[in-house]
Amino acid sequence: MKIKTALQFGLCCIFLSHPIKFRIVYANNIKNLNKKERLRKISELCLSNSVNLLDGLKILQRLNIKSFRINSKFFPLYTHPDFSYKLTDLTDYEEIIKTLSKVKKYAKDNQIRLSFHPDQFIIISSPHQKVIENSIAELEYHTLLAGLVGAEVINIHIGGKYESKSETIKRFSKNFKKLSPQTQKILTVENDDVIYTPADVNELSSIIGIPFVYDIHHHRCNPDNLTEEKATELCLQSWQKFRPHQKPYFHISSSKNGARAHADYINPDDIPEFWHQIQATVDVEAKAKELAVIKLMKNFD
DNA sequence: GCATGTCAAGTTGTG
DNA sequence: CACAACTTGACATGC
Repeated sequence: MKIKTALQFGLCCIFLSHPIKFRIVYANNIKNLNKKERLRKISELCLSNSVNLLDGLKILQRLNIKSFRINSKFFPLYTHPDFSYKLTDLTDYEEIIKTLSKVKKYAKDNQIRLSFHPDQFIIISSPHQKVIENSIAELEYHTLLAGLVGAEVINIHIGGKYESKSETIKRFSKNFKKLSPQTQKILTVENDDVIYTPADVNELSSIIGIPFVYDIHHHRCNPDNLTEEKATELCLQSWQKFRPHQKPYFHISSSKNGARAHADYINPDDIPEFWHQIQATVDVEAKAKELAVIKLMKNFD
């Protein structure tokens, strides 16, 4: 007996059983190359990643997986302090742009949503100036890439606790204003598994006017006085208020041995029943990647 | 082929 | 104090 669902499910970052690979390079491995060789190497990787993204979307379309989270290292070392570059520096610049415009068109035509979830180093609420600067640069890089592929969302966490949650939320709000208007328009914020609960994130979300992405596994690790129904409702309201033209995002994962770590697959019982009437995208965070999404979707119509 | 060490970056909790 | 965890291990090297 299959449950009828309005949800759509998404894959995060990588494929496990299909020949789609996103490649990276380390600073150490290009530091002995001259500038021209270095840019050729990086260009090759950026083009390879672009082609793989396009091919990956075609596989997702076949599998009826309607959302994909793009790896933050898509343009490797783009904001590295020693080896940063501009896209126009790259040997294959035109081919990269052309391929990414195909990605954008393919995703739009087939209604596949694209998003980002920048690395743990991206913390605009940090008390350290350098961390804030790096984070802003990294977010602006994501915004550039988001524009090229037509991604809808760049989703981050609030940050560490530092002196107090309320001081950190204030600093986040202050530094948010330093982001470009384009970045402000695409940024979302998610509850985490150790510090900031849905109630905290909803507070920040209301202050600065960006949507709240609800991760129900994090809520279970790091509960507050909100029920899952109430947290869901606040998430939906935030999207309705601040991005009414977009569907909300949820995250799902199942815990491994009852711990914080992610399991290979999703236990379908971890998806609350009341989610199934909601038009939203659920990004699946599971080690078995697209196999986990496929298996999960078999439970639903 | 396989085992191993390393990778730009922050912050927290656990053992 | 070292290490794992976080949206994702990937890569080069040495045998």
